[in-house]
Amino acid sequence: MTADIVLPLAFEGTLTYRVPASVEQQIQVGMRVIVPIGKKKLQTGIVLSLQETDRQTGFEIKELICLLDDKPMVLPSQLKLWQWVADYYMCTLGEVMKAALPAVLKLESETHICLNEDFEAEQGQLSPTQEKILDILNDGKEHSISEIEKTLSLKSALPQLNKLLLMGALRMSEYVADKQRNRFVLYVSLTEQYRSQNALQQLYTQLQKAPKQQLLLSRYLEKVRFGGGKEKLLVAQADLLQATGADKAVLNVMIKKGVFQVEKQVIDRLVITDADTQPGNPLNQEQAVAYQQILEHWKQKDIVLLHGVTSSGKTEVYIKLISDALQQGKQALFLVPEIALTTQLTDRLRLVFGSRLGVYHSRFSDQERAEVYRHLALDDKYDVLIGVRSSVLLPFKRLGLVIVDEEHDQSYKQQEPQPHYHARNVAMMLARQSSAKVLLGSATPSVESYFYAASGKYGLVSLTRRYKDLPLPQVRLIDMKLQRHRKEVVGHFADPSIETIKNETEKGRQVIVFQNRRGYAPYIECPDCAFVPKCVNCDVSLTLHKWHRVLQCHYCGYTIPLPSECPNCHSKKLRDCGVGTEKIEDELQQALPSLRLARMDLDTTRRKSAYEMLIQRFEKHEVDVLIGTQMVTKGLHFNDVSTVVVVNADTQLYQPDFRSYERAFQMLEQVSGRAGRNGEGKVLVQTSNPEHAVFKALTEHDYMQIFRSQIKERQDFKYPPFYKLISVYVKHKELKNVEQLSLELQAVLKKIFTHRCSKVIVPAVSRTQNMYIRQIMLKIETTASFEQAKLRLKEQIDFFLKIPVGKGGSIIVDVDPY
DNA sequence: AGCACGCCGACT
DNA sequence: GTCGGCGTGCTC
Repeated sequence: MTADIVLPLAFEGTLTYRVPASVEQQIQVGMRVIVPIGKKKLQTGIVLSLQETDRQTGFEIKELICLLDDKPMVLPSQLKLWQWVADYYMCTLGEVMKAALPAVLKLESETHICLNEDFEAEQGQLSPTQEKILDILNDGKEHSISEIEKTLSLKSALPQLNKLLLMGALRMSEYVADKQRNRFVLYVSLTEQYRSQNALQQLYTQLQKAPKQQLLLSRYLEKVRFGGGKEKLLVAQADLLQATGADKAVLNVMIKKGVFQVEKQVIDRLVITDADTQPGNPLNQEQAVAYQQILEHWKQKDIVLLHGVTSSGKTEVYIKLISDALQQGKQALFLVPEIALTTQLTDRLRLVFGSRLGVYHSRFSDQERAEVYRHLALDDKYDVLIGVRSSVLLPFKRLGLVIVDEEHDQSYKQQEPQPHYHARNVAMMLARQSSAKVLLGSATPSVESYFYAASGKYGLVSLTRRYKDLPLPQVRLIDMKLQRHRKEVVGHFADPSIETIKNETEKGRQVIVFQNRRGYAPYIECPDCAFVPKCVNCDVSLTLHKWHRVLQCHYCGYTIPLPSECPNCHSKKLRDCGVGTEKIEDELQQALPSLRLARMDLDTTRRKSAYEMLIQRFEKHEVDVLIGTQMVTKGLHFNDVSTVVVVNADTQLYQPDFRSYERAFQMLEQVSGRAGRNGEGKVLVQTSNPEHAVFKALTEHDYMQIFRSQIKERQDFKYPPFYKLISVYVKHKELKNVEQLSLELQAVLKKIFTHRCSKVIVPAVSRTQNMYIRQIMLKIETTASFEQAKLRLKEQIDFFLKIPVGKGGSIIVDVDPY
């Protein structure tokens, strides 16, 4: 018997392994196996198919090592979806597998080395490096290769190690360590001999002279409610120590005396109690109508778009629909954007669904994600899953409903590593394969989705009124050109903005200040010679982070200390240009020193706890003004925020992207929605172009204005939803090569695709991580075969990567770029 | 993705 | 002359 195995590597197709007779009975499609790959490595793979009679491959087939599961971890339906993703987004199954499985479930072997005791080196046989390696190994313990490379700061220790191995100086072993670590809790209990009233009484008297031990004993007795049945009388050690305020030494003494014993118990990391669950809130009239309309549409169509203004209570409608699905014994998947998965939203769902709710998010540890994955694969725990992009690739056995909240959000499209998939689109395919229904929700739908809804391909349902009939926040445009001309500005704030912040906070209201750029300033410049420090790896200026006194590249992370003088002309007058959240914080604090400010951006929320703390502090009014990037625009609901200030609304408008106006509107409308959830809200938008159409639509909260103008442009300039786009990126270390390779590829693609192929484009950031980049864009009309187009493109790419110009370069395809 | 193999410059 | 850098191609 042989098995075709998917490996989490970037190569096409599968590898075939022989199935040992001993596991022929147990092995199933979708199980994880350990296989040998290359000369020594062991890897985790997924069984894609099994052949009763050995497949003829023309290779020498290796035998797989072992099974990792007794039930499939990847469902057949999931494999089908993965394959679809690989085909549609032009990547390999292995890349999809990499994206779908938490790292803990993808075990890999590590090479360990240890000294061979019998080895005696001859005089002068060893090089200095080899001597040093043996020195490290002299402790008789096993070491990993990376350990040795680190201690000796070697780039690669492998050649030396191989030589030593050949001499017989060391032994190498390859093994897979189970990365799944169970979480334990230590429990304390009385030993057998003290489990009678009598013995305890005696013990208590004996401890008269040891008050700390006595206290510990009585607290323990309180906790177990001694005297009941024959339960094991367990008390969590942490609880007990906390209750007594004693340190561990006291307990240790009592363990030594044989009074207490301690045992370990494996616990689930994700324990939730169902004590406080309560049904969802009853729907108000408008919500109820929307709910009925959705059900009506679902009779005809699988996909419905719910267009509901911010705070119209979309969540309540979602909860009702999810409850319905559960009642039919189905599961529901609730997709949310990357940074919107706040505790606020999960808490709301938790209240209704309790332990039936699973959460899948990149802020969770890999261990936790692996646990969620396992529970889903075995279908022994969750009926609802709330998660980000990658949760569309999880194992669902009885999916009945997929909700894509804030469906327009960019974070649904994976940018950096392949697969460049769009979770909204994958969700639709997932739903189709499971015969599930889809609900897209947004206050500012993507132009594509709204177009499909308006044209009848999707159902369309609207919620036009805010919850509790609150008015939509009032948007006031502040003309910064005028303000600056009249010198009525403080730094980057217009006087009216400062005034409003002052007044509102004095009334006990809170304010959000939005500036979509982190750091202190986007760049620094020398006024004498116009020198701007740039990243050495990327074609971008370095962002100033004043607090840490560094300049940092936001593309590759390259960081240098803040120079005190111009590296070019040694002028001391370096100045910062532009503005980020840090500077805004500085300026506002200077203008209004008594305000309590907090900043929320990537730099202040690296850790999950920091993020949650910030939100809590703001909720508890320990902070008056929250300054933030995009992060503050999504999914957060604060009742006492009366005002939102947008520091510079123009930056969004002039991105070189056909979606820039749409995005600007979406972002501004979303951030406006943060204001006035408990009364009248105000939004102050500082702009130098107050007459711009995006701001007119924003002032009127009129999505349709943007939609109408954008859909026309999409049609006129051949963009989605009328044309499908494929971006082809050519990367190379050498400028010359990238230019030649992109030109030659473009020439061939032009011949095949004619007017559908663009010229070679030099991207705005034309070099990142030391690679020069060029771009070619294909626009395929929706009437043509997209599959055919991709096939032809694939042929050419494969060809170009093999011929000399393509050597050392890479060609990356992004289907439906976003 | 690793890792081996092979080619080429730097230094004992 | 060897050591170690990096570019290229393969993994059943």
